Amino acid sequence: MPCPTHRRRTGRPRSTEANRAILDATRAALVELGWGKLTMSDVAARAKVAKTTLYRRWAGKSELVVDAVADIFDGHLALPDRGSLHADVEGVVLQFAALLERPETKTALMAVVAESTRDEALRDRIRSAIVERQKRLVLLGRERAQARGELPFDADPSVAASQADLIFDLIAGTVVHRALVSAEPVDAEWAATFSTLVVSGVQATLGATATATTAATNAAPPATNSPREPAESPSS
Amino acid sequence: MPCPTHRRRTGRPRSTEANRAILDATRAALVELGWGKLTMSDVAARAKVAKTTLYRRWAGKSELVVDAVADIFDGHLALPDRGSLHADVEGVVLQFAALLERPETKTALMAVVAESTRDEALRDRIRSAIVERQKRLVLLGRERAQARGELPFDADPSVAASQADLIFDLIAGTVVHRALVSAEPVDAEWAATFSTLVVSGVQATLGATATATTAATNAAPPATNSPREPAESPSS
DNA sequence: CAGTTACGCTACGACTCGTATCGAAAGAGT
DNA sequence: ACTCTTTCGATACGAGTCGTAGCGTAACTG
Repeated sequence: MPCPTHRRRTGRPRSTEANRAILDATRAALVELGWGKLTMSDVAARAKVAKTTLYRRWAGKSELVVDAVADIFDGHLALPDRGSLHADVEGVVLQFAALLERPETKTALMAVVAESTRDEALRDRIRSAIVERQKRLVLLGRERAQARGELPFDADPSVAASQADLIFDLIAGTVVHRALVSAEPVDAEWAATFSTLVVSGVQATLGATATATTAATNAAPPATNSPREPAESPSS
Repeated sequence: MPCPTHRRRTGRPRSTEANRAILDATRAALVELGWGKLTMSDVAARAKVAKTTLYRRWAGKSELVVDAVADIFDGHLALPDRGSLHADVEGVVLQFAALLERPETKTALMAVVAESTRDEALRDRIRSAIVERQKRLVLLGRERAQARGELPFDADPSVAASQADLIFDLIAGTVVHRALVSAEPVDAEWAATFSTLVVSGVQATLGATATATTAATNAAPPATNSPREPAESPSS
């Protein structure tokens, strides 16, 4: 064993340039052809690589597309501090909606999820490459809201995790359904109404989960509000 | 023109028996093969009809599958009066989750939606065969909640329609995302928490639609909650 | 230098697609 | 009865895709 690390250190390294060309070609092909008519041969031709190279790096169309869209998510989702939980939610909703307007993501996202219902490895890849990565937005938004006093601090970390999961499913699921199933626009007005719903709903569930109804949080206009009163519940 | 109606009345009629056999075969094939490996030839063989017969009635795999799953939705979604808005939401959430546990719907629903992003005719078919049909549950639940006093009566019918759309996207989208993307169980506990969120959120948005961004709703423990108080607020 | 791995290219069998063709079958209208 | 119209089953077809195998070459390591 010449090397203690498990990374391969010998032989010709994989061309990172080809990697980028393939993912770019995949996104371009998604725009032009959509998921259904996208083929591995087509991507290989666009990226100017051999078809065998594709299969050496990705098991199939699904895995390739997951990686291709994951890049877009990383680059186009952020959570700047807009001063209030309501504004933060509104911002990320509009960002996510803009992402779903893109032809690449629109046609690819649902398709890979559909495939993942019968392919556990693919499901894990989606989770690690997209879902878990973007869940950071929820965690960050929660922390900020707690610092502002809009949400109580976490009594139980496991409860906090499940709440974050709920919020993520709530926002991502509703926006996706509105944009792709109902096929109606996610405009500023809808985002505002929905954000109000989210904030009120989340505050309500926070009080209900800790057996005691310690909610009673005040509405926070986007300005200086005094954080304080983290609502330490006596718990069990 | 021998007949005033536009229905064709001459010639051999299409076998309704074959129609049923085809849809049954489609559902069976979805269970065994999933969306990806399902082929028209396979369905034809299972239904014991010629492949040409399939293409005479459906344009392709997507249209066929939409009709096949639409039947399941009609037969397994109902809204019995459980006495409160919270309980009604909880019930439909669990019903919908059970539907998404079925292999047929799980693998087909996302796939056809993905295809519909590039096929407007298919999107309309999904809307009329599934979405619009199940939206009745939301409208019915709203009416009952209004009769109980849990929700205010509609001032503007157009606002009522958009609220119903929001609630539909909210519930269907979140449950789908939880079940298929996050791949976590929609159990009774999750349904209860989510229903609390929905009820509180909806009540909050009802007061807020009139330009004012007021919230200040009280936490509602999941049981007998006193209706009334649609949150009439003194604006800004 | 030798060793190892990635690459481009080609070819391959298996499969699916959607359509065309044809004769036979099943109802409607007279 | 008869004809007209439409559907049905069966088969065959060219086109396209799939994923893999083979082989010689290129690139990097020690």
